[in-house]
Amino acid sequence: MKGKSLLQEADILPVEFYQRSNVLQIAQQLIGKILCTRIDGIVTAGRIVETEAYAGIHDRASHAFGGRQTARVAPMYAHGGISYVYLCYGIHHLFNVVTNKADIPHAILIRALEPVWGIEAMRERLTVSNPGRSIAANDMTIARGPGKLSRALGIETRHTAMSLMGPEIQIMDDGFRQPARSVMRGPRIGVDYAGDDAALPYRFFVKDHPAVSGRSR
DNA sequence: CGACCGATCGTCT
DNA sequence: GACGATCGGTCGA
Repeated sequence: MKGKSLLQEADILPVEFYQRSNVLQIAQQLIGKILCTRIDGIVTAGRIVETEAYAGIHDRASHAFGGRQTARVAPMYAHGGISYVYLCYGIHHLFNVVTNKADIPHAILIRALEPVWGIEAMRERLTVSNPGRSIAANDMTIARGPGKLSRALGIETRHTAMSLMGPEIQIMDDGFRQPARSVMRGPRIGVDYAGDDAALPYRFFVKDHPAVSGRSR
């Protein structure tokens, strides 16, 4: 029960962590933290190795660009410290962390995790969604990519606008510190539609990590 | 390896 | 009626 005790001893990030104004700083600081879910009674967790910041109403890549207010994006306008989950391509659920104060719609997409706890359950969920495909017990790619991450942790759209300190979703600090020189920065993935903002270096990732999606250098 | 393609559906125009 | 903050498969070099 080594892993479990590690999770129990980790500290849940306080709401103040999320309510700060610098979304890029928070995206960088989320690298190395642990995202944990307890969904359908199953505990799964992974260390965050890749994030992307979405910087509010002036960011063309953000769902809140131009101050857009719809039912789907409403959680982005709430106070920091909750989730924003939406369905992408009709297939994938993408999990975001909402930051800043109310009415400032900053968010951070969690793009990849290194599996830490509940790996059997993650493998089972991926197998159910992708029958006939075998997954090795030590596969480091079961939460590589924002769609796979949500699948592995059981996150769906019903988990949008949910507290990140709550019983079902938590982000924790277990004391691990990712060395600063191993945290890389570059343009976000899949936002070509965003014009000039597509080139902004708002993506953070652990250099050469096998659980990082896309380019890892 | 890289390029391309189909799946699949809620959301917004 | 069009379009994705994706993924896994295929095809060709």
